[in-house]
Amino acid sequence: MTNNPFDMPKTYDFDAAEGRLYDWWEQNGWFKPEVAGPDAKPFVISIPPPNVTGVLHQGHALFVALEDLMIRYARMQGKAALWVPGTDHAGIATQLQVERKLRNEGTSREELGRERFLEACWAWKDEKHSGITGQIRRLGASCDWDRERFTLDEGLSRAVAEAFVRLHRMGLIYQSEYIVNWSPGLQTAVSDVEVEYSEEQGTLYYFKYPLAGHSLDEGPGKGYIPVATTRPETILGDTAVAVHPDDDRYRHLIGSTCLVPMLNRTIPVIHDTYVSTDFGTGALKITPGHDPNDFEIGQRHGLAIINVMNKDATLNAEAGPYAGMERFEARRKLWEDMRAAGLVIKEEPYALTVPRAQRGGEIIEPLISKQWFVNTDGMAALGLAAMRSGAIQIVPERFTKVYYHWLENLRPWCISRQLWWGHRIPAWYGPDGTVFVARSEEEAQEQATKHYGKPAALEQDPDVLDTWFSSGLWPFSTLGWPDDTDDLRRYYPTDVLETGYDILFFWVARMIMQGLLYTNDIPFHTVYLHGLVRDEQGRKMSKTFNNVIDPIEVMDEFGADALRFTLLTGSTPGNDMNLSIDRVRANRNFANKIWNATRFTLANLGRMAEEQRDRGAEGQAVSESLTSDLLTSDSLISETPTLADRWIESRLNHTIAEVTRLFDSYQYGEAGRQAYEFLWGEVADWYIEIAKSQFDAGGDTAWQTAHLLVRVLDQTLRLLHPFIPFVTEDIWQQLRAGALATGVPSGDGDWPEALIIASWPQTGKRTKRIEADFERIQEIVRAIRNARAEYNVSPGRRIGALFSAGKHAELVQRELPVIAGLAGLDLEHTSVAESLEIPAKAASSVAGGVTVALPLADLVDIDVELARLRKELANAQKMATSTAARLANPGFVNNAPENVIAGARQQLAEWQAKQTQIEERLAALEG
RNA sequence: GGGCGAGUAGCUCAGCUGGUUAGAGCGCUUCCCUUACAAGGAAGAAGUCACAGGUUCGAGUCCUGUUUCGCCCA
Repeated sequence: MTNNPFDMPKTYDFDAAEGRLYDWWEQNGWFKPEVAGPDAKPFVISIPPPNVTGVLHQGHALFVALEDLMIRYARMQGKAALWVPGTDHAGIATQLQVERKLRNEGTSREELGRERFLEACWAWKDEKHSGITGQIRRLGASCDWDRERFTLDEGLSRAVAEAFVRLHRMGLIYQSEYIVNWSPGLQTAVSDVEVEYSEEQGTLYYFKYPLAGHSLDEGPGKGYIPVATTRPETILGDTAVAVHPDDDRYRHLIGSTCLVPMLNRTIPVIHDTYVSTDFGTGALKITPGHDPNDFEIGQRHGLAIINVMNKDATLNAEAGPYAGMERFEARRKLWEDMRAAGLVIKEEPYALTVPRAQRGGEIIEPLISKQWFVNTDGMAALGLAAMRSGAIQIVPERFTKVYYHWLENLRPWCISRQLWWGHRIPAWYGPDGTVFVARSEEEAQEQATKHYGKPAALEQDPDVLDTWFSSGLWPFSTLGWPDDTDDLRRYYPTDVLETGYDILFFWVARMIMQGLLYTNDIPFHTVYLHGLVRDEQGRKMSKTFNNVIDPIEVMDEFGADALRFTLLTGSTPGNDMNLSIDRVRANRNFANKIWNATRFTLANLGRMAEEQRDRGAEGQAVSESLTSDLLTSDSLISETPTLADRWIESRLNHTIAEVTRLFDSYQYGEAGRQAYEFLWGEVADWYIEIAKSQFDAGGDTAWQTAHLLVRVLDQTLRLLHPFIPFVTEDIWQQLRAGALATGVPSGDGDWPEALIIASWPQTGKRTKRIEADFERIQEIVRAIRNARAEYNVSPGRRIGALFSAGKHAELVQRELPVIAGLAGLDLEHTSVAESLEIPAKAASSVAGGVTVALPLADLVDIDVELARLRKELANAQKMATSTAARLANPGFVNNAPENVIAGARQQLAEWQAKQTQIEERLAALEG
C-alpha cells in the first residue's frame, strides 16, 4: 500500500491481505463476544470439532464458511457473537495414525505399553494441532481462540466422567454380554452407526444339514434339511436350525435334531416366523454368537450361544479342527471338507450386504463380548419431545422426519471401545470383581473401602469411551459444564448447531439427548445441516479417485474469499454441492471487481480533494478543511440528486431488505447472489458508468456523487462481509481512510474502526417510480447499443439520435446526457420531441415506450431494417395478445391479487404502445 | 422393502410463501486493451424446466403416477 489513501493497486492482492487482516482482527479482540458489551444478546455456535490430527478438506471449508457467516452477521447486528472453537481426539482415527507411525519406527503399541503409547499420542496431537487450526484460521474463521477446547483436555475429561457417573446413577449405564460389531483389525467394538453396509458380490452356499438318526440318502426333508448361508464358517457356531411354522416342506421336522457338520454337535430344529420361506432353501441355520438376527432368535428360544471366533478373527477351540485358522481360510477349508463329506449341494453367486467398518473399511464380525451400554430409551423420548414441541428446529425441515425415525428406533448405545486413546471408562474393579463407578480413582477407592470395610486394590476398566460420547457433551462441556461457570450461564443454550447431515445421528441427536438429560435444557434451538461437497462431476472426493480438491491449494490460487463465496452461494441447505473451480475463479474476479469499484471511487475522491485544495484553504490540511465544510453544512451536497442517484439509493435499500430477509430465513446462498448481482450488475455496470460523467461535472454534483458512491459501497461491503470477510475489510479500510480524509460520512454516519465490528445496514425507503423511470432509460440505452452492434457501428463513433418519445419526452430530455454517455450519442445531432419525423435510412427501435432512430445513412439497408422491425413487431403482438387474453379472463380478474392485475394492465398498455409505434415506423418505411 | 433428495441453457448451479418474456457463472459467437477493473466492457445465440396426468384464472414451483440417478434406513 502506498501512503496516499486515494491510490490503490490495479488488482486485489489477497495473499498480502488475508494473513495481515486476520491477525489484526484477532489481536484487537474482535472475535470475542465481549466486544458487544455486557448487555448484548448472545449468539453462540459450537464448532463441530474436527479431528485434531486431520487435514482440512472441503467439508471443513464449507462448515467454517457457513458458521463464520452466521457469526459475522450476528456480530454486525450487535449481538455478543461467540464461536467456540475446538478439536476432537478422534479415538480410532488417531490411534491408527500413531500405530502406523510406530510401525514405521519399528516398534508397536504393544511394545511401548499403554502409558508410553499415550505419550506418543499426545506428542502426535501436539504436533498436528496447529495444522488443522491454522487451516481453519486461514479460511477467516472468527472464533474466540481463547476459548478453544480439546475433547481430551482436563475440563472436558471431567465432564465426561461426570456424565458417565450420572448416567450410571440413573441406572442408564450397564455392562452386558451382547452381540456387538467387532472390528478384528482395530481390535475394538464399534457402535451401530459406525458400521457401513455395502452391497457386494459374494456366494450363497447351499448345503445339507444332516438330521440325527437319518441318512443323507433319504433326501431333503427326511435325511437332511437343505440350508443356505453366505458365511459357512459360522456353521461351526450353529445352535439351531429354524423353519417357518407354516412351511409344509419342513413342518414335520420341528422338534427333531440336527448334527452340526464336521463337529456332529446336536442342535434342535425350531420354528420361528422370522424365517422367510422363499429365501434360499426356506430353512435357516441359527448362529446366535455371530449374527445379530440369530442372536435375537436365540434369545426368544433360549438357545445356547457358541462363540467360535477369537477377537483377531481366527477360530477358537469351539471350532474343533478349524481352531487357529483365519476366518476366510476356515471358510474355504470347512467347505472343502463338507464337499468331501457329501454335504455340499451347490454354490451360487449372490449379492450380499457386507458390514464394513466406517474407519478402515474392514469386514465387521458380529461377536459376543462384554461391553458398556447406555440405555437410550428415556433420552430418546426427551430428544423427540424437544423436536416435536418446536423447541428445536432443523433446517432444512425435511430432516426432522429422519431424526424422528432414528430416535423412535434407537437401540442401546455401545459406548466402550477397546482402544487406549480416549477417555478411560471411569469404572474400577475390586478384587472380587465388584464395579465402582466414580469421578476419580480416589472416589472409587472411598466407595471400595466402604464396600469392603477396608481399602482394596482396584483396577480401572481398560477400555475407553466412544469418541462421540464426549462430543455429545460439546455444547455445554466447552462452556465449563459441569461447573456453573459464567460462560455457561451467559452463553448456554447455544443458538445454532451447524454441521453436515451425515452426522445427524452420530452427533446432533446425541448432543440433544445428552444436553436435555444433563443440563435440563436444549443445547441449541436450530440445527442447520449442509450437504457433502463433491467434485465437479458429482463424485465423492476421495484419494482413490484422485479427485480431491484441496481447499488450501484453492485458497493459494484464488484466495479464501473466492472459495468461501463459491461454497456459500453454490449450496443450499441439506443438499450436496459440486464444487467447480471455474466458479471459484469467477468469484475471485468478483473480489477484484469490488476492489476496482472502490479504486474508482477513491481515485475520484482524491482528485476532487486535490482540486479543492488548489482552489483555496491555503495552508490547511485537506482533511480538516473538507471535514469541517462537509459535516457542518448541507450546502455542499444540496444539489438535487439525479435520477441515477435516486435509483441506486432505492436499489441499495431493496438489496439491504432482501439480503437481510434471506439471512433471517437461512437462505444464505440467495442472499449472497443478490448482493453480488447488485454490486456488479447495478452499481458497477450502471451507476459507476453514470458517475463518471457526474464526476466530470465537478463541483457539488461531483461531491454528491462521491458521497453517494461511498455510501453505497460502504453498505454493500457490509452486506458482503459475512461471505467474503477479507476483501471487504481490506477495501473498506481504504474506503474509510479516503472518506475520513475528505470528510465523507459512511452509510450510517460514522466510521467504526473496522468492518468486522461495523453495524449491519438499516433498510431505507424504496421508490418504485424512480426505479421504473430508470429502467426505461436502461431499455433505451440497450436498444441503441443493440442497434449499433447490429450495424457494426464502431464503438468509438459518436452518432446522432432522434427520440420520438411521446409522453416520456420530458424524461428522455432530462436524462439525455446519461443516455448519450452510455450509448455513445453525439448530442449535437440528437433531438427529442413527443413526435419526430424519422428519415428512411435510419436504424430504429422501440424501447421503454420511446421510438429511437439512429440516422446511419451510410450503414442502413432498408430491407434489413424492415426485417428487424417486423421481428420486433411480431414479438410485441404476441405479448400483447397473450396479456390481453389473460386480462379478458374473468377468472384472472376476479381472483388474482390487485397488484398482479395492475401489473398486467400496465404491461398490456406498454406492449400495445410498442406495437403501434413499430407499425407506424413500418408504415413510413413501406409507404 | 420403507424414506428422502435430485433431474432447469453445452457444463456447474440458483429460482423464497404459485403471478411480467425462467436467471447466473463458465463455455460459445461478434466487437472493443474507452484513464475503476482484459480477473474487464458492449451486443448476441442457446432451455417443450425428466415424462404423463391433475388442482388452479394462472404451475419450473402444489398434488398423483411413471422414469433415471444419488443418498439414508431396514
